[in-house]
Amino acid sequence: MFRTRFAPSPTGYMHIGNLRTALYAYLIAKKAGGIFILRIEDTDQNRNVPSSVQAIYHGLALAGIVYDEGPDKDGGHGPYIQSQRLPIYKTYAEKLLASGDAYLCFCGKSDKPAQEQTGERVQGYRDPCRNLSGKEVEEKLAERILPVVRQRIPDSGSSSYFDHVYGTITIENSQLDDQVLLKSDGYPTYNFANVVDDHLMEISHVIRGQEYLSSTPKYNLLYQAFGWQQPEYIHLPHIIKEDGSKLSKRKGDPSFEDLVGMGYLPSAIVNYVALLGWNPGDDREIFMLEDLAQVFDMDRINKSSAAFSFDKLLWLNGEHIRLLSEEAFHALALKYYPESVRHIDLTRISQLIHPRLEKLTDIPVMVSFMAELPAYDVALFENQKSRSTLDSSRKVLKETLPLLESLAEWSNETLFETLKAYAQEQGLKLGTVMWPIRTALSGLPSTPGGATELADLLGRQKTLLRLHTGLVKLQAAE
RNA sequence: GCCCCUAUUGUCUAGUGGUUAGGACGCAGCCCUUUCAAGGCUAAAACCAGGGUUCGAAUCCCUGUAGGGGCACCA
Repeated sequence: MFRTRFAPSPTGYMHIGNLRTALYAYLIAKKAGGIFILRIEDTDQNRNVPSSVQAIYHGLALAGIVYDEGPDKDGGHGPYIQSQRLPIYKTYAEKLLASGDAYLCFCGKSDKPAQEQTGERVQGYRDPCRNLSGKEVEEKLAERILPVVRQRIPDSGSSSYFDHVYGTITIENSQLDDQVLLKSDGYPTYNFANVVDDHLMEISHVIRGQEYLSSTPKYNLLYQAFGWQQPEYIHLPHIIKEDGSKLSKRKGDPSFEDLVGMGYLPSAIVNYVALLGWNPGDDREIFMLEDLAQVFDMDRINKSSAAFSFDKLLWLNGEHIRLLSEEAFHALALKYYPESVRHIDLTRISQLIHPRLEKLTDIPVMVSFMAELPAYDVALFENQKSRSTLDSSRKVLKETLPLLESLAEWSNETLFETLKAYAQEQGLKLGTVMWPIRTALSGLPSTPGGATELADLLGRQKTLLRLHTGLVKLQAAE
């Protein structure tokens, strides 16, 4: 049985890397018909941001990632919040103490090797307390010094493990520190809580960032000390920016929720992020979450870090928008329409912008001309491709105006037929007729929809008025 | 400083000894077209460097270079 978990610490918001880790963990479980678990790692009392647990719930919900077990979904392996599991860690720490795989350390924080002072890093740290006699320990305890529990790393030898992404990793034990397992405040460190919980929650595959690659042997030593079976490992490469630097909230890089606020569809973001470091092995690029759960393969995850490209996300977002049904799109678009445009047929506007929209937040700019004609230059009536000149435009506007004024039925079809007939009769290119009309109606070089679609949408009165305005402008330029 | 990892077009990537090095985004051009999108077609664009191994290396090995990560009573 596959059991994976997403184990964020509630320190802020759901950034892109977090989203992908959660997504991959979810996909690996779901592909195998397994269980996906949410566990909150809040063992650092200084860094906890209470509201960010909500951000995690919200982010997962937004992405469509549903966990099978979690703080509010007991699957018999709870509690799923580490701060509620303190007695458990204590029990297991005592086992290690008893077996000699851990020891009590009474050093104050300032007794540590002077890393800060010298700027030199010390690896393979061996604390003097590891050799304290039973009697010495008793004495320290009697002095009421609060100890920490440290892991006893073997002095020699090396540890290897297999990672699904990076292959076999080998680290010399001498490179590993005698890590603190239990802090003096009674809270476990990540190193310890993670191992204990992963075992107790029967996690089969550990999916996490690549920063744990070289500390994983320490965790494996812990598994061995307990006589537990090690999980399989999937370490993920980092997501970076196109300039090679890392994503950071402080530098203004958006979180998952920020991106949604910027007009990107959650499904598109999920799709994009899935492709950052993984590919299906064929040319498919458009995936919904359900599709990913079918085809995802952890052995196809890449080793090197991937740069986040807004260009590609934008394209993918357009693809996802176009995948939406007319109704679904309209429902989403609704809240982006500015007040000024709400008297117009919004359903019809949605139909026009749907195939041309790249992100939802572009809607206001795209439609605002419908409410109010922007100021534009006569030069806009000149267009080489449609063979439009100031003269031709003036003629077209002047001659089609009465035609449209007397049109019996005002619809896209009748408008189009009328103008097409006019073009044929005059021996003009259709574009030469449509260009000045579209221009006069919008005052823009490009619009969602052509001349007759806009005329239909704006209605007879507004159309004739704008056409008039255009004609006046052209006559003034004569 | 020590250790670990990575390296194919601007970006995401395919590729596991023999390919005209494939696809996608972006970029440029053309077609389609009632403007713009979408769609179709075309173009430019890459194997970090140097040594090996081999009849033959993007692919295997070594060295270098560059980038990233780890070495906390943070996760």
